[in-house]
Amino acid sequence: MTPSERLDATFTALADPTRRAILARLMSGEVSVMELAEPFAMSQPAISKHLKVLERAGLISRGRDAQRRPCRIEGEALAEATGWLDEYRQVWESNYKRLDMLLADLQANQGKA
Amino acid sequence: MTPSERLDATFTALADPTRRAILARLMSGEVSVMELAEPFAMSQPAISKHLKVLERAGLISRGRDAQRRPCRIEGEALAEATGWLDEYRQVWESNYKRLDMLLADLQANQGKA
DNA sequence: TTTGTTCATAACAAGAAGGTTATATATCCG
DNA sequence: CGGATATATAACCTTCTTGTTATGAACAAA
Repeated sequence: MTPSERLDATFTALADPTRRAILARLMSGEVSVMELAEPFAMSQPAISKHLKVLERAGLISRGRDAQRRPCRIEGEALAEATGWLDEYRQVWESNYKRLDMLLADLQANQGKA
Repeated sequence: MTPSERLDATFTALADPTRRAILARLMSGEVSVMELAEPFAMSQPAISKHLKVLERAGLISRGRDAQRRPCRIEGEALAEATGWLDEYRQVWESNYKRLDMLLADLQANQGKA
């Protein structure tokens, strides 16, 4: 997977409220599929599909415990997406500050030349 | 729009490489639709649709210059998404560190009790 | 071995996404 | 006014997404 494809997969995975809720749930530790499905008004296969999307993005990984396939959060993909966003936010903010200074400057020198 | 819907819209917008490329292009300042469309092997209406998705997510806004509708990046939505991700990353990292310490501890006391 | 549990997979339907071409709208310019 | 340019919108097609139900596979427990 190229870096661009990884970002596609990660942002796609994060773009769904059910999947974000699943991640939220996993913040407190490993959870089985049945336990994950329980709070949602949705069938177990639907949850399995969401898990597949999250797994494909590298946002979760799965273990094995008898019949159970416990899910846990994986930080790598999260860090990658954060990194991408941060880069943009930084440039944007510095542009913003530069514009701000420019405006302040214009205002300070108002009518002076 | 609820906060969840805003995140949906933002992450959905970021999940497409064309739209990310558009954002990249806008980092250097305002650009018209035609100029944005030029590097892509894609029709102008297709670009207009992408812009609509970005605008709906609050990631860009549009001005008016004669017939042109120049686009510019808007930092707010970017900051919101970054905030969400950061929160998760922090918790995950602290969990990770805790686990790390636990493992180190186990190893240090190996066989001692 | 039989039964129950957990999870995955297959097959399907409805709707959304992302592209196309054709056309409408708005603005500039001669 | 009439033509060129920039953009938006409409109608359409194809593919992906997201849900469903039914069923299969792996393992536990009796």
